[in-house]
Amino acid sequence: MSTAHIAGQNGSFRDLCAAHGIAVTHQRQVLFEVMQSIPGHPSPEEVYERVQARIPSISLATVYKNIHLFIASGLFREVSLHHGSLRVEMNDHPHHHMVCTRCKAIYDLDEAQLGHMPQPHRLPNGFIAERYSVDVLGLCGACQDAESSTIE
Amino acid sequence: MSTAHIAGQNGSFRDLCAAHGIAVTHQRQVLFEVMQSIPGHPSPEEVYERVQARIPSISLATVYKNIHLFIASGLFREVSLHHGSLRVEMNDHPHHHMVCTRCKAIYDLDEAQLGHMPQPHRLPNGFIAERYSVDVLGLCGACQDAESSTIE
DNA sequence: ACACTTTTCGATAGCTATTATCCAATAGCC
DNA sequence: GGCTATTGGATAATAGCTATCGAAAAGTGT
Repeated sequence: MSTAHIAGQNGSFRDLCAAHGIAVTHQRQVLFEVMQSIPGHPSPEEVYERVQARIPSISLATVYKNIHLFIASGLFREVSLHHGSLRVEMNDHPHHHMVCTRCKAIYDLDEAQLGHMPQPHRLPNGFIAERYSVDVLGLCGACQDAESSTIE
Repeated sequence: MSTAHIAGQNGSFRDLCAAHGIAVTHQRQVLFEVMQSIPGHPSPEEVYERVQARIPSISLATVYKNIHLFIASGLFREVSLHHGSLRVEMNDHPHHHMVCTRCKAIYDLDEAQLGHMPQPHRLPNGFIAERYSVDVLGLCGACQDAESSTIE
């Protein structure tokens, strides 16, 4: 029996992989389905546990590798960039940040340079806002040069 | 000789500590001055190296402890919250986040619920924006209850 | 379906950032 | 200056993540 005619859910994941140029594997399919099924923003560890229910032999490294692959191929995105270590704000005046997605450098961006932020006082679930933090994600000057010198 | 009359720079740090209810120590004063003197958002490791130039015997643990103390007491802020691990965005439609500063939970916030974001196309240093990410930092419902049951 | 090449997987050792622990040293307060 | 609580230093331990490498499975041409 060939696997080609097993369509449905399966088909869409195959298509998604084809569109993003990555190979279809059983662990990727399960990982993808599990991640989509969890509400909110689970940690890799949490995802790992749930995937294990369906593929007991899966390795944590595989989970990490494929989450990163999904991000790199554009299937998913990172919620907020990791700077690798704790970063502290010592600048008192209100400002936001430009974060380079390539080198992870953080540049301050004056509130005035961004424009006025909406600051609703009523938020869902009675969440109380203390502070609004805007990250402009993109490429810094240096990394633009580095990217353009690469074959694209 | 008492230390009370050594005013100037010193005096302001003593006042700051008094205002935030923390004890003044030599290492804290140096740490504070060093952190203020470094442009950008240095890593704890980088701060540690610079502080060592003035207090060779200082420990990395002390640097961490006091950076956290400075944050907890409101002297400094975190640039962006650490969620402890990689978090992934599987939700396709444009939205932002509400992040609880206490329990670090992340809730999705629809773009429409926030209001219209300014999206300048010209940014300092030729930075190219790919995406705007707004984090509303504050307290979630559950943590508000927990806070109010604590003696404040 | 079959052989071949490439990519991925699983296991594990290792690494980086951070924290806990515990005793000596120091700050704050009479 | 002496007393008590807090802090600092050294170090071991932990969490989260990644590199490595041989085995296995996917993709590809026939």
